[in-house]
Amino acid sequence: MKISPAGSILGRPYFDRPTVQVARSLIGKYLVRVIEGRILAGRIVEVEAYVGPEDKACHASKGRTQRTEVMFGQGGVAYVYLIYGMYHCLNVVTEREGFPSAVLIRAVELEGQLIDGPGRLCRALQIDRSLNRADLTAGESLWFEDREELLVRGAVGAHPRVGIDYAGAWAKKPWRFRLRSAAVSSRARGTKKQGGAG
DNA sequence: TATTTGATTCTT
DNA sequence: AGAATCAAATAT
Repeated sequence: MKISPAGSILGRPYFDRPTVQVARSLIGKYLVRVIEGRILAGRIVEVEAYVGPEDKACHASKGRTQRTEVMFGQGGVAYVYLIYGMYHCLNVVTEREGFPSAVLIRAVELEGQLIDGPGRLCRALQIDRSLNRADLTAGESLWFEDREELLVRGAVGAHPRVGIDYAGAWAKKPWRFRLRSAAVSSRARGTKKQGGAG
């Protein structure tokens, strides 16, 4: 069955930009997953940027290995890995080929519920390593959509990243972006049925 | 081959 | 504060 997106699918050029910029702009976009012909769309509310070989928190800072290989590739590709033996984390690769970087998707609003945490997110959307290296710009079973929701000014907060204390000075970089709750206009939320873009 | 670690989450 | 649980990285 043919599935048509409710917004425009983010393409390769979107991800072929500075990682922090991509991360910040992904807030308010939608992560769309197809499971057995049905669609689940989660509104992205928290992400983290992992930026290149110098960033000690970035897996790829240790060099090109079998696991990190995908981060060195072109943007718009999924990097999914198993963490702590139990949970999967979903990232989308950014920037040009040869520059290892990605954005970790940490939280979404899914059917009115906050799915908070990369592990829970992947569990809710049935994302595992079978999606590693998948092209997220092709509109197949997982992609990002722009539904032209407007965020109010100052809606996106920047904070230090989580769980990377080992990264020294890099742990302090404000590369986690999170939507401040209630910082979205009622129009953007669609609660007034005014039709998105305004 | 053996040991350690980790972009987490849940329980105690 | 600790367990669950394992692939990948590092040490040997």
